Amino acid sequence: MQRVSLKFLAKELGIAEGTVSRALNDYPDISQATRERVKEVAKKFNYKANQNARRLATGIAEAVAYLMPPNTHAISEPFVSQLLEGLGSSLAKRGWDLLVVQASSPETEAETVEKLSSSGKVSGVVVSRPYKEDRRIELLKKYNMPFIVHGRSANSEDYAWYDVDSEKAFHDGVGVLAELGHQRIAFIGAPIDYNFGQMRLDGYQRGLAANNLILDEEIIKIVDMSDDAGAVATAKILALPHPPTAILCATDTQAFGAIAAIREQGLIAGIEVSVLGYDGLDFGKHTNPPLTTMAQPHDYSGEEICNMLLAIIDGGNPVDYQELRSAILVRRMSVGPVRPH
Amino acid sequence: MQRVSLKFLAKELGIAEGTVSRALNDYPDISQATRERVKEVAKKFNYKANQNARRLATGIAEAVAYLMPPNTHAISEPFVSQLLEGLGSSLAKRGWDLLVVQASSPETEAETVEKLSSSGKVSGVVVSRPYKEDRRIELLKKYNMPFIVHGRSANSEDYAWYDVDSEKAFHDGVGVLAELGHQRIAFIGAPIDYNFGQMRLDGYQRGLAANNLILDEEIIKIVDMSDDAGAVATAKILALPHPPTAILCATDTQAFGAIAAIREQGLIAGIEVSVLGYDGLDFGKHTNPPLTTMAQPHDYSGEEICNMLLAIIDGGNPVDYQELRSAILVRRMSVGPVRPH
DNA sequence: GTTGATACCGAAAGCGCTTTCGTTTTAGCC
DNA sequence: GGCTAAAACGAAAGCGCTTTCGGTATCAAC
Repeated sequence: MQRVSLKFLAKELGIAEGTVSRALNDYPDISQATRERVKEVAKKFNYKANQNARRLATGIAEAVAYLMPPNTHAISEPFVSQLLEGLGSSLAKRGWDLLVVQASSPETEAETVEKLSSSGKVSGVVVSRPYKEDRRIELLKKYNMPFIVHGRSANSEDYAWYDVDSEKAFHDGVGVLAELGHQRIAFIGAPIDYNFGQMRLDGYQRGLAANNLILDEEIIKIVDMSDDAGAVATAKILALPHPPTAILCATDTQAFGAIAAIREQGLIAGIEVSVLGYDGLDFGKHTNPPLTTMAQPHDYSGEEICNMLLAIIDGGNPVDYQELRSAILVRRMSVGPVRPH
Repeated sequence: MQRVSLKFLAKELGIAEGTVSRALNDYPDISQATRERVKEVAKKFNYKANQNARRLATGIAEAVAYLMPPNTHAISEPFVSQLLEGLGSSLAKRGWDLLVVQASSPETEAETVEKLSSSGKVSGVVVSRPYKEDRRIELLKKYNMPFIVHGRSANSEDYAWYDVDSEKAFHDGVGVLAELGHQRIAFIGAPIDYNFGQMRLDGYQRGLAANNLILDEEIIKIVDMSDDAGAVATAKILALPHPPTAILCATDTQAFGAIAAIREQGLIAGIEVSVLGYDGLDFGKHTNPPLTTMAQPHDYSGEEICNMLLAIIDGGNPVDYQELRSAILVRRMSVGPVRPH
């Protein structure tokens, strides 16, 4: 593949390799004349530096890795796509590469991170959807590899992260529901080994307390983040002798399932029982009824996260790069006032 | 970052660098004894070979690039996520890397491909969603870089590709509708500079002919692949003096919009006017009514595509790797028999 | 015409690995 | 024990680039 090398150009130009390199890289000690001559010939022969050689020589990777969320089929989640797009375009501006890395299994996760850190392949990594105690984060710290977390683990003081305050969102979400008269609000949550799962649950519970509502374990279901899981949980909840009038879901996808399950009971979401989701998926517009949700502002999160990471790679102090955004309520049709009996 | 090197290990073991390298890479001319000794020490010091040096020395990149579809926000399309996941996991098995590359703009697209081909960063690339005439494909051929296309361009005889026969799907789709009595079937298509856009249109037209239906340009709308575009097109079509009884959409996302537009007219998709989508998005379950669609069998397409590419990189003849799959009809509620007047 | 800067460039050392080539050991056999 | 062949390893070159260091050439100033 690799045809024209520095050596080739040097021979072609009748000057030394090093000179060509410096000319191409805009070193100050090269005359304007030769600089132009070199660049011209380089373009003529379509010269592209061999990245591997360059990286080896400079010792900098000019690439960052995106560590896919644990568990399979995670990448098919909408937020991953958006994030990747942002990362990619930000990186491209700098001419850096984006590596997408999958820890094939939880066991090989540590191995994966270690290899990433020690093999010189990347100069930074972004990890998504951390656990409460996240091994990957510990390793990254240990290896002194610049990184930023999309989300937060339980202890997040000493590293960089970008997160949406879902605890607050769920706290407020309960408030929104309570204001509409709902007293008995169920919660369909995500696994709490994910820190966001825990935080959303916490937010829900604090929200209940703040509104003087009673907490009933029976209407709290911690399940997978799939529509089917949401539907199953909802069906169970509705079958209770004293069902809730509203359901708060940790993810929109679960909420899709909830809405479906409600309809299957012959009820209508937003009328008999309200459903409030979280994520802000566009597709929520098309459910029946359209899903009211708390939207993450992740239009440019990819770019932001990337820029934060680059700043850290450039020597910034990680703790200076912690950003907490707020979710915003998107009112559609699945939430309504409680029906008077 | 990089601490323990081959040299370090060699010194530690009291043997030559080359020997360590060969022991680690399971060369046959190393005794069982030293091989084990070396590996043990390597593990002890947590040695990971510097990939850049390795790649430079071997000349093989051990990485493939995924060229994002042109146009922004493309990555947020569902199929990209699935594909990436498959690619990633297949690659991981071989210990290779996955690069995600964005051609920032159409202008820089060529540049991007050239750089990819000449910089030694990757040993193969997969390109998605080709245009009818696709510059990227031409360049890849020119540079002799192994590649596989997810989809096909207009001329696809001489390279590797994996595609779903959407022409046939749309041909058959018309048949499905016709069998239900629909005589006037609209088409909401995707831009025809994408080859798939053209093929779906062709399939639709051939389908009309095969069922002795008349082709009316008025009910053919070529628009963006968004729900909004689908909705707008549908509204226009329904406002026609002689509206169709069924609408065939090039993508599910457009179909989502179509369903919404129909509902806004006070009509019900599947009753007054049928909507048939294409893609097989899971979300289609949750629309109102649930979307009938022709599903692409892309559960394992990522893995398959990856394996095909790897085979080509290993010396296989590209033309031996052309795979055409069939879409399968997923019957939900948005398609029904034509209503008798 | 010498001196001293200054600007430009060549030479060469390395980055950390792989791989060829050749040398030393060991084993095998009469 | 001496020979040959095979086994095991060391030495060194080289992958293509960057970058330091030192050496000319150029120029101004006296």
